[in-house]
This record gives sequence, C-alpha cells and structure tokens, in this order.
Amino acid sequence: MRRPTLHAVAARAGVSKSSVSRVINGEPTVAPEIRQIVMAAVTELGYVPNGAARNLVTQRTNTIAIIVSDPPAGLVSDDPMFAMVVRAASRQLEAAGKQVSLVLAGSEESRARVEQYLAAGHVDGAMLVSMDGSDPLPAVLARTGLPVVSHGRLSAPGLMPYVDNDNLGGATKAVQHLLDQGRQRIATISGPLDMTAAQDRLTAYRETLKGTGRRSIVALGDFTRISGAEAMRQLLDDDPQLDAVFAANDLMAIGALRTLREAGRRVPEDVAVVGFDDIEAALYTAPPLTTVRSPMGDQAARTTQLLLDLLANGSAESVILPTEIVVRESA
Amino acid sequence: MRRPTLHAVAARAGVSKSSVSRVINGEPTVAPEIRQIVMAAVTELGYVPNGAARNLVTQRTNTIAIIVSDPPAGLVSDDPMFAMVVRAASRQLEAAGKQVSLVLAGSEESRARVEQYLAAGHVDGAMLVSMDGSDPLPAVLARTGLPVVSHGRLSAPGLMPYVDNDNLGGATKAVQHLLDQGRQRIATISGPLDMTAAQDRLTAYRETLKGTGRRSIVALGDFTRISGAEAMRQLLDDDPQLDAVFAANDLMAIGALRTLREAGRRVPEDVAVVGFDDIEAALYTAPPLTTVRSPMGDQAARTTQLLLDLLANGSAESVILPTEIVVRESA
DNA sequence: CTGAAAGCGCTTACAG
DNA sequence: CTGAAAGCGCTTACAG
Repeated sequence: MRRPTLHAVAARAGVSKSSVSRVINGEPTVAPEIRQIVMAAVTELGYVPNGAARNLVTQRTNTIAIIVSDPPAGLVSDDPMFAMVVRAASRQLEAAGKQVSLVLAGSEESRARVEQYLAAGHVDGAMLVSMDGSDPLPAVLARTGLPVVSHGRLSAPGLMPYVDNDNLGGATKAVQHLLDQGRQRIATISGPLDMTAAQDRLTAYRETLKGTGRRSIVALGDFTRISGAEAMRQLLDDDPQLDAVFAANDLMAIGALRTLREAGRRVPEDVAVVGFDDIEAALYTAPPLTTVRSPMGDQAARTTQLLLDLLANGSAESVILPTEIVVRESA
Repeated sequence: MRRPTLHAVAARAGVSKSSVSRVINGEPTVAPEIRQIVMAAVTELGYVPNGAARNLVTQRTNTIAIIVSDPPAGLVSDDPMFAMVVRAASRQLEAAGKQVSLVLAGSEESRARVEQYLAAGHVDGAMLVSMDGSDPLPAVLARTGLPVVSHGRLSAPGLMPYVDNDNLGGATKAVQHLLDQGRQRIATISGPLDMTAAQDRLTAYRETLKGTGRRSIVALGDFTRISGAEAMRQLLDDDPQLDAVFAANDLMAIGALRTLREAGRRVPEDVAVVGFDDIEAALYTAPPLTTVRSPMGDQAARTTQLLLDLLANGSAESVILPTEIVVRESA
C-alpha cells in the first residue's frame, strides 16, 4: 500500500491537481467549497505531500544544515556548548518550520562529503559551529554561494557573518578581577590556538597583565577537562608560587580544580580560579566557579537566534555579544 | 549561473543522459572510454547530482532521522548523554554515507510536525532517543511502517527494537556495593518515573534492599543536577541519619554531592554516593564518583552502532548491554 | 477562481 | 554496452 499522491486526492475530490495543490499550500484564491471538499479528501486518504517532489520543483528544501567540527574519531567530546548550541538552533529552526540537517565535519573525506552534500542542494543554508582556524571548510562553503553563517568568529575574515562572545572583553574582566584581588602570580590555561576564541582570550590575558609588573605564565590546553588538569600540573611545576589561574573555558577550569585539590592547594585561599562560559557545571564545582558569561538570558538561544536571523536576512553584519563576570567562590 | 544538470553533462560529453547517469552511479556496464569522457565533463562542469531529483525517482533519501525528546521550551538540558549519542550516531551514519536529520520532539505541535515529516518521505528510517513513557510518538512512528529503533527501552512493549543498558543489573550492583560496605540507611534519588531507565533503577534499588531489613528512602528527581541537589536536601530532612545514596544518574549525583558538601557531610565517610552512567564529569567531582557503566569501551558508540545495525537489518531483536560498577572514592 | 500542460532533474526498464 | 522514453510527485505560469 503506497502512500496517496496529489493525483489520488484530486481524483477523490473530483477537482484538478492544481486546485489540490493550492489548497495544500494555503493559497487564498480558492473557493471555500473547493477547499472543503479537498480537505475532506486529504484527511480521508491521509495525504501528506511528498517532500522530494516538492523540493525538486520549488528548488528549496526548507532545511538548514548545522555543521559541527568533530574531533578525530575515537575522541568523543562532551563539551556542553555543543549540545546547547545544536539544541537551541534546532528548536528555533523547527519553530520556524524548517528541518535541520546535522553534519559532522571531521576528517578529510567527511569534508569532501559535506561539500558535495551542500552542492547537491540538500539545504537552503548552513550554520557553522566553532570551526578551528585551520579548517578549509568555511572558505569552501562561502564559495558555494549558499547562505552561511558562523557561530564564533573565523580566522579568515570576511568569509561570512558571525555571532560571537566578546572574548577579549570577557577575558579582560576575568584577569582584572584577579588583579583586583591583589593576586600576584596569575597564570592562564589557554585553549587550542587554532581557534579564535582561544586566541582572543589569551591575548586579553597578556594585554591585561602588561604594565602591572607581572609576567605571563601560560600553559596550553584544548578546552577539555583532562587538558585543563594536565596544564594545571604543568603550571604548578613551572611556578609553584602562583596564586591565580584564568582558564580559557569552564571545562579546563574544572580539570584545574581537580589538580589543585590533588596538590593540596586550597581554592581560593591559595589559588584563585576563574573560568569562561558559565556552563551549568560551574555551579556544582567545589568551590563554585567564578566565570565569564554572555549576559543576555539564555546565552545559546540568544546567539543562535541572531545567527538564524542573519541567515534569513542575508545580512552581512556580524555581532559581538557583551560578557560579564559571574563571581562565585573560586575567585 | 545555475548549477549544471545531468543534461548539460551529457551534452558536453556527447553521450546520452542514461550513460551519464550510469557513470555517476558507478554501474559496471559502461565502456571505459565513455566513463572517461563523462568523468571529464563532470569535473569540467563541476557537476553534482541534484539530491531532490534523485530522491524523487529512487524513493529513497539516504537520510536517517535522529529524534530526540526535547524538554519544554525554556528548560535547556545539557545532559551529556544527549551529545554523546547524537554525536556517535551521526559519525557512524556519515561513515555509512548517510545524512542525518536531527529532529527535536518536544511540544504537541512539534510532534505533529514530526509525524508529517516522516510521512512526507524525508527519511528512510528513524532512531528515537530516550523517549519518556507518556510520549505517544513511538506508537505513531511504529504505525508509519518506516523502520524505527529506540535508544532505550520504551514503556509500550513490542513497538520497535531497542538497545539499552541493563538498568536492573547495574542498579543492583550499585546498591549491593553500598550494602557490602555495611551501609545501614541507603537512600535513592530516582529519575522521572515516566522513563523506563528510571523505573528499572528504582525497582532494582527496592528489590536489592528487600530482605536486608532496611527500608526504602526515596526522593524524586528528573535526571538534572539541580533536581539531584534538591532531592538530596529532602532526603536529609527525611532521614538525617542516612549514610548512603544511590542516585539514578551521575548528573543527580553531582547535585547531591553539592548538597552534602553544603550540609557539612563528608563523602564517603558520612555518606557514600553512587551514580549511574559514568559520564566524563564523574572523574572530576570531589571526591571522584563511584558509578555504573556499560563496559564495552566507548559506550555511546557501541550502543548507537548496534541500533543502526538493527535499523539496517530490519531486525526485531532488542539488545541489553551488561553493566559494571566503577569504584572510585565517593563510595 | 479553475484546469491542462509543462517542467523540476534525475533513474530505469525496454529495445536495440 | 547505449539511448529514447516514460515517469517519480509535485508547482506554476498560462489560458480561460
């Protein structure tokens, strides 16, 4: 038993396919009685328009791709920012009657597949999520002519509009907060430097320290908890006297807290810790984490909504969201 | 400049559309020289087959829907299990050359949309992720005739095959571990009881306590950290003497740990805590969390692979994955 | 306001 | 092995 077609509905209702199509698509130029009889036939047969046929003729798909850079196979990140962004964007897209195609762009070959996929006309537009700077995908996608936007500023400027946190401002506030407390040896755990967010947060750290007579103490992480724990160990080796750490995201701050605990350092008495992002987990660390966040209510939803607006408008105006420090107990 | 079509490639290569189609689809019955000349035309024109046209004629879409039950708007969960599952499944699907359509099924109207969406033939199959028992969606989807599988056992039996942890066994091990330590007053924080995972874990808790002379002490949570924190507060009120808690997932255990810390109870000396899932964060609590996990390497990937195999095979055999307890410091 | 016709861009029997 | 033709299920000018 195959699904009924437009044709079957027309036959059942005794009208032309054109009329059925008009009713289905809610066009106003249809006589009420025709609409009635068509609707009756539609429900009677359980008719649902075939998506592929519709896409083919309208040259639109009503679907937007969310393209997430995926870490190499094996490694499975549970960064909550990923879930928040995908979830918020999906919700908004569906509210707008659009479908979402989730595409992971990790390996080389998957990247080629993404390109083909977009070229095949499967989607009307795409939103990139936190691509790293070395990824060639943004440039490729920008060249397809499809509307694209980026969640997070890209290394290569001008490729597409983006929405991002004020990473410079936020990191500055974090370090300034540590300075205001009179901390003397302030270290930082940086994110991976091929990501602009990590670059900006590190830059702000350095700039803010400049002129205070303090030297930079830097360890490199990759935005995961474990990397934060390891970086903290290294920092402790490098400078056992350090009395503050600014971690470039909360996950690494959580890792750093564990290392400090294992090393017998009290937080914040011996070492103050500040993170970045204000993820949910920051409320549950011991002690609760002082961190930086974008202040407009639900951060992820706000950001993704702006992004989707950019996508819809075809606007080229990027936006930077302000940040604020959230002082809890760790610093 | 619109994208080139099959027709254009055929014209360029001086062959029929049939031949071009055959080459594109890798059919063996094509003369080598024809293949050559067609491939040349394809690359020259940058031809990529139109997806909608292909879907229409083949009646297949090569895309699988991942349907996630979404909490009501406003509430944004950052449960890492969500991210892990979606990510693992996406990766495997893409490796198999399939596209993934992410659909959030939260509200009533979104549910209607999901139904329409599947009925419109947009996907070849669907994987449901942790539906709660009151959700009518599984029954509806099962009736569409589309291949569907469920990540997690459904309340209504027989609707579709599923893959799930051995929740009964895992929870039994957790509670038994507490008994083995000689804990006398063992409480539990249950998940939402419209989910089978929560039901099973609570059942196992009760059964394991039965006959040990201990009474059940139960508080209800909803698998979020905050609910775990609140449930723990209530348990402490109900029975200030309790010396152990089994939280039905790690997130709630994390919440419970915070409450215990605030109440000045030492873990595990005063109160032992065991969670369930073994999420990454369980390694970073203070103290590190004793919990239950599925033992086969990367849990999410293993589970989703089984699920996708079921989907591909059209098999009706559900599978239950064994669990083991991971003893760390909290109990 | 309604219907007949063309066409979206492919694949697939069917002849040859 | 190759090509002409039909057809997948819709939408959309175009007449009327």
